[in-house]
Amino acid sequence: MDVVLDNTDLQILELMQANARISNADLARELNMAPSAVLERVKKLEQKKVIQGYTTQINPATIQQKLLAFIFIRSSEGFTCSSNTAQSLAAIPEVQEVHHIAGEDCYLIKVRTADSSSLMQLMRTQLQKIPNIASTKTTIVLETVKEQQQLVIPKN
Amino acid sequence: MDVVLDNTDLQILELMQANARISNADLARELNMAPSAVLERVKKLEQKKVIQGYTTQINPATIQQKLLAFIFIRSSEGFTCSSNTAQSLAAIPEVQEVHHIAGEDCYLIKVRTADSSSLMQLMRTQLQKIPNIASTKTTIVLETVKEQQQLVIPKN
DNA sequence: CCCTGTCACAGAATATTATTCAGAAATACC
DNA sequence: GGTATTTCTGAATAATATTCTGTGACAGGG
Repeated sequence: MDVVLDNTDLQILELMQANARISNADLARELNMAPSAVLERVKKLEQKKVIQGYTTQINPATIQQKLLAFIFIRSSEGFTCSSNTAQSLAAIPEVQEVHHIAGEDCYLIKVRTADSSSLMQLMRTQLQKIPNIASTKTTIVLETVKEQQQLVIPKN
Repeated sequence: MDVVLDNTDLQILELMQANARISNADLARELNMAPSAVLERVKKLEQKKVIQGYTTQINPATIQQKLLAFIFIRSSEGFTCSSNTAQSLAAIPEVQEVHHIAGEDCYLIKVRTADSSSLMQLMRTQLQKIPNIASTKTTIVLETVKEQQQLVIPKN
């Protein structure tokens, strides 16, 4: 069940990670291959779930999402973290990431809202409703220096 | 200098965020517009930097990146955080995100490596080399429940 | 050694798309 | 009202995606 990727696959991933909208023809030119062969590989990478999707990176500020925060979540006294909790957190649109973490806290979540007041509102109206959780440390981001979903593609 | 987006722009962003490789023709069909008009809008969204890029989401595990960690960085005693520090952090490929945060710590970084030993190695060989910093709390992610660069598109 | 299945690829043919452009609406702005 | 600017449509063309057929490489039996 282990996926094996050769050098060509990795090159494809590298190029498509940098620009998901690269044409199949350009991809083929870069790799010195026929477009049909490249397309076949891309389709397989999608089937094998190596490629999980293609997204457009939007400047958050331009759509009125100027606040970014990380919040540590723990279960309230006497309760343990259930996967239900994780699902409830994940269901909130403003919650972009939910990570189950090691240590005393249960989850670290990444939240994006318009401003601090809407974050407060979200915490009151959405987070507090989830059973048996207590948010702990909330970290407000002042400025994001780097943010990319770009993985390091290993060289073969 | 403020970017204004109408309903059509927001629809385009929503569709392209969900699938960056949607064809311009499909986009036009969804919006009941001519392909040329849609293309014009997309080009403008790129120019205005509302759209920052298109990326392919790769399953990290399939390219041997099984460990995810968040590390809080602070400046060592008697030093303040400089933007040089941020740049040094951002220059490390395994460091996916660098956020300047409020509070006593300076930065929160997100790091992805193959395993815990390569994280340790990275901390020793890369992080320690950066002048005047001290890493504080390191949070290891056991399991990622949700992770999407999907912003909440406001409805008009 | 040959047979056979599998795989990745090239090349060609066709369907579909991207891109460009001219001109018509729509809009905003004196 | 007049004028500029923006946004759109529709058509033409260039480029691309997609499909299909066939070939060569390779592996494992028998």
